[in-house]
Amino acid sequence: MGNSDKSVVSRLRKLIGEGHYPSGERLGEVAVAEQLGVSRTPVRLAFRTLEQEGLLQRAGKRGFMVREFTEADVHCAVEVRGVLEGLAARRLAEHGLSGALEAELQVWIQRGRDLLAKGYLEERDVDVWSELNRHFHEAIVGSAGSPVIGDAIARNNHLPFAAADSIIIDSEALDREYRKLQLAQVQHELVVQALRHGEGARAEMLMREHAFIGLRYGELLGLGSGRGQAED
Amino acid sequence: MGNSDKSVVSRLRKLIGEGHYPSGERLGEVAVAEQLGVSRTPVRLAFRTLEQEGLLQRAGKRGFMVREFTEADVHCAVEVRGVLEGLAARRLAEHGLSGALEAELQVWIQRGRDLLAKGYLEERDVDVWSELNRHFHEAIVGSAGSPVIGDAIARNNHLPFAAADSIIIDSEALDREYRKLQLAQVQHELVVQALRHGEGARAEMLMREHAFIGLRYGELLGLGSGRGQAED
DNA sequence: GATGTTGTATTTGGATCCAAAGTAAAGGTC
DNA sequence: GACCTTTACTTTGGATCCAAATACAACATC
Repeated sequence: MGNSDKSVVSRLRKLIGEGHYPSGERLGEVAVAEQLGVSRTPVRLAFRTLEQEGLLQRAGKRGFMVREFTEADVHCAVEVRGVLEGLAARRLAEHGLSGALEAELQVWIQRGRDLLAKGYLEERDVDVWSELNRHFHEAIVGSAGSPVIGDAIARNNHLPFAAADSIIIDSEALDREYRKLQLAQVQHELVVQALRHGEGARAEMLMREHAFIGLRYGELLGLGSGRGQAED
Repeated sequence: MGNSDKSVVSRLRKLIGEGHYPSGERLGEVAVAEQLGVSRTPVRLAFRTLEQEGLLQRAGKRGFMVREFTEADVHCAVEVRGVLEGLAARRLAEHGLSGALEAELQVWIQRGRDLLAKGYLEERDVDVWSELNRHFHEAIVGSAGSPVIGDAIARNNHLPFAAADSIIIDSEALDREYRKLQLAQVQHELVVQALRHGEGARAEMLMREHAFIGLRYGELLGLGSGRGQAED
C-alpha cells in the first residue's frame, strides 16, 4: 500500500500554496488525478480533506474550486491564531505551569538567545529559529489542558501565511529581519515571565500581540512590505 | 445522483454525537457501510471529513476510532468559541457596524424580548430561541470582515456541546431554563450596545462571557447539572 | 515454556466501471 | 432574432474489484 493518500493531500496543499492553481479556478478530479499520476479515488479523498482545511471550497454543485484569500482573510487568520494561542497561554497561567514545561520553555528561550547573541543573522539561522519558534509555540499550546485548542490552531495554520513560522519575509535582508526576531525573542521571554507568575491576562495579551509580528511589524521597522511570505 | 455523501457525514455525525458508537471504538469501513446501507466509498469519504472535524481520529495505522472527549475538552471547546466570537465582535466594533446589520441584530433582540415577555417558557419556545440565537450569532460572526473566523467557529462547533445553540439542558425544567435565557437575552442586548458605541474590548469580553452560559451558569442558577446537552 | 517466525485472514488503499446529475450546445418554434 | 426544448457530453458520486499491508494466530525452535 503506497499510502499515496496522505501524499496527495500534502502535494496538493503545496501546489495550491505555491499558487500553482489560480485562485477561484475549478479543480477537476480527472485533471488533478492525471497530473499527479494517481487514480481519481485518492484525489477525491484529498479534496474532502482540503475542503475541511479551508483551502478548497465547493463550486456550486460541480466539484471544488481553489479558495481565494483576500488581505482581510490573511489578517483575520493571524488574529485567529493570536486569540487561540492567547487562550492557551492564559489557561496555562491560570492552571500553573509545571516545572517540566517551564524547563522546556527555558530551553527554547536559551536557544533563541544563543542564536541572536552574535548580533546578526545568517542564512542557516532562519531554519534554526523556525524550529525553536515552532517548539516554543507547540509547547505552550500542547500544555493548555486539552488538544482542542491545538487542533483549532492547526486547522487555522493550514491557511496560507497564518502559521506561526511564516515570519521571515526576505532571506536577502537578513540584517533587517534580525531586529524582528529580536522583538519576537523578547516577546517569548515576556510570555514565559507572565506564565511563571501566573499572570493570565498578561500572558494572553502578549501572545495575541506576538501573532502580529509577521504582519504589522514590517512597516514599523521600515522593512519593505508589511505582508509576510510563507517560507516552507 | 443520490448525493449520499453529505448524508453519510451528517448521519455518522449524529450517530457519534448520540454516543451510538462508544468512545475509543475502532470504526471499520465495511461495518459502517453495511450499517448505513451504502458502499464503502462514501464511508471512506465521510471518515476523512469527520477526521478533519475532530470527531474521528486515526487509530494507529489501521483505520479510525471515535475520539473521546473529556470534561476538559468540552470546557476548552466552549472557551475557543468564546474567544473566536469575541474576536468577531471586537473587529465589528472597531470597524463600525453598518446600519443594515444593526437593524438585523435589533430584529433578533426584539424576537428575544417578545419570547421572554410573557414571563415563562413553553416547550415550543425552545426551538424559537435556538433559531434567533443562531441568527444573532451568525449575523455577528458573518460580518467580521472575513469568513475565516466563521469557518474556525464552524469547525469548532462540530465538537459536541460546543455549538452556541446547545444551551438548553432540560426541556422538563422550562421554568428554571427561563432565567438562563433571560441572562442570555441581556447579554445579547449588551453586546449590541457595545457594538453600537464602538466599544471593542467590552464587546469582546461580553461575547466571551456569553459563551459560558451553557457551561457554568447552571450551578449559579441552582440547576441540576452544570453541563449542557446538545439538542439538535 | 517463552519467544521468534511464518502463514493466513481481515482490512484498508487504489483503480476501474457504471449510473446519474449538471452543463453546454444545437435545433426548433414563436 | 430571441427564447425554449431537447439532446449529447462532461463530470461527479457510488459500487465493485484487486493488491498491499497490518494484525492475529499457529507453529516451530531455542
